[in-house]
Amino acid sequence: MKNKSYLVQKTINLMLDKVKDIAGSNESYLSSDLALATELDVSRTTIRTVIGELEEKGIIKRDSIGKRAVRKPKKSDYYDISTSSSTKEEVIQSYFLSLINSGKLLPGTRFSELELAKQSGCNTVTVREFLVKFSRFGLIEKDPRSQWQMVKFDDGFAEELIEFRKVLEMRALVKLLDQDKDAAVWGELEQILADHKSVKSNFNKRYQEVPDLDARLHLAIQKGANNRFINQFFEVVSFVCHYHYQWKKEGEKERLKVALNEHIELLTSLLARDVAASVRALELHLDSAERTLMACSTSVNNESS
Amino acid sequence: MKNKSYLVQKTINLMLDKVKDIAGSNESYLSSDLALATELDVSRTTIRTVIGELEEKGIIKRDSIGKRAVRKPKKSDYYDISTSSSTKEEVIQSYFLSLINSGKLLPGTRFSELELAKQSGCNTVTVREFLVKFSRFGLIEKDPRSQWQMVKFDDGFAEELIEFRKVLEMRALVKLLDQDKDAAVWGELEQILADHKSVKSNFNKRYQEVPDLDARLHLAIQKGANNRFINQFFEVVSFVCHYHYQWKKEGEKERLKVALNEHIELLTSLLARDVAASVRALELHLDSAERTLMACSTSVNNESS
DNA sequence: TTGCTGTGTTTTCTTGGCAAAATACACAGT
DNA sequence: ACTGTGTATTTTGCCAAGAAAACACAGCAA
Repeated sequence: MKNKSYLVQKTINLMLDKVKDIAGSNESYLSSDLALATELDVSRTTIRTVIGELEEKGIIKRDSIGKRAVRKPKKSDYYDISTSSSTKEEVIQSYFLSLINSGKLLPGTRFSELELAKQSGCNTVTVREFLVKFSRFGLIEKDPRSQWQMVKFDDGFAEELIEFRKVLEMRALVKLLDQDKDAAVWGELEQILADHKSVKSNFNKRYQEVPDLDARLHLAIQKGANNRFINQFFEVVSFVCHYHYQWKKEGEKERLKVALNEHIELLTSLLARDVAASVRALELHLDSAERTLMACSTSVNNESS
Repeated sequence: MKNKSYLVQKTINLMLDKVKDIAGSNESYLSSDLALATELDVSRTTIRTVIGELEEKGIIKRDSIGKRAVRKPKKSDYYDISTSSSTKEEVIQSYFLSLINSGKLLPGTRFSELELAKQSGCNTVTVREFLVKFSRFGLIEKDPRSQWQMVKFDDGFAEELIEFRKVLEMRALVKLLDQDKDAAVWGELEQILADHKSVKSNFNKRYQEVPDLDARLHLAIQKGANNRFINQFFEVVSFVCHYHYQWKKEGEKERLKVALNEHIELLTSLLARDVAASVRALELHLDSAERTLMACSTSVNNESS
């Protein structure tokens, strides 16, 4: 039995679900190839190989009328794709991100495509392609004919990054405050505020949740801008900040406490529709974010020298 | 005689220049391999193959002391690299940009990697890699297993793009105005203003130069921000605007006239250090840029439907 | 006509491999 | 110890080719 590709396996599973629904009923014919293709978001070619497979297994039969579901699929007919490799791009992506998150790639570190390829089980072309894509975050860079490296900090980095973020987020904030009273955001913000309070009431046990809250809050604000470009670059900025925060664990709890309170202040002002207070609160919050980032950067630079 | 690679040819030429300077003088030894490598920005391996070449040609001789320049290089020793292919990435890049600039790739157009590869003489892998890199401009996009396509306009596109640009450029403007009176920018801006006036005085013949002036002006402002992130995204935005301006040729001359005058207004306010007036002028200018962009977008969308 | 299927063609995706270049190592001379 | 050179190893840049999937077209049936 030949190995099926990931795409085919996944599609077979989806198709089996459909077969299960109709098999035995009085309307036991599947819809047309094209309809299935559109629905499952693959080409008709793929649908046909899938149908071919299921036909071999005796689950489906093509006749003059169409594709009839012969029997209900068994558990064993399904493919286990949880362990399966999925796309190569996903493989290398999750591998690379795990390296980043485990702190194996500090600023200034150099690494080779070949090494990543070997360790992740991908080809160098795949790896390269992924790295090029990833480089839009500005965390890695590469000169021709030489290796990649994690970008180094320098004095201006934190300052400039936060300035950039501030400019965009302020704009988003203003536009957010301009929205209708019954827009969906407000409900969301209230929920976020509630969650903040809940975490605060049990801070010592739940302070690890603050980064998540942070992400949710900033995402909500940013969506308020209703601008695809702002959103896009916001994504980049968030990622970069998160990457840099991960060193410098000491004092983290204290920092998170400060952030939590700043968030609550900001959320309260927002929900009160107080423009001036919101702007002030956001400014304060971003300023302390800058200090944190600065602290991280100096700590890493000292370490590596 | 084997073909030398582009890099080696280029490096040989640079090395010949160095040899020319020292040959015949009383200090006719070249510096160490490593020093040369660092200076010419290639690896020592490349330096050594270059030295090897020049040794064969009798220009350089290695002895126990080092690498001695034996004779001055002749014209014929140099390689002609102007026609040479350079890197494949440059090849595909210039080919692709030429397609864009000649208007063969309108929004919504789909195109295949294979086709580009054939026509540019590159491999599909190289093409793919370039396109991935290029996609950071947001002008092209691609779903897995399907072709690339130029992104389509929609209603919000122009509006959101200009809003984004405005936010960033306003920030840059403010920081620019905050700079020292004797900073280099001011001289540059004066030069730009002078060039504007010169073009204006002979507008009918020279109106084609306005886009260049536009680029120079906005670049100068943007550099004023002194922020790598702002600069980076500014680059993206400029490129995108430029791309979209190229359709809709009718009325162009009139639009350029308006732009020219807006530029002069802005430059004058800037040089007078009048913050309020500068902001107002920039706002006006960007608003008319938005109108232009809108006009372009609707014109293209109608065409393609 | 219109929609569906069978079939053939094109394109993307992935791999392995080779030449060129970068990098690491070892040793010699000062 | 340090710098520079010769040598070996690793890595990048590029390609050609095959498998998988998307796409295009012709014929058929209602």
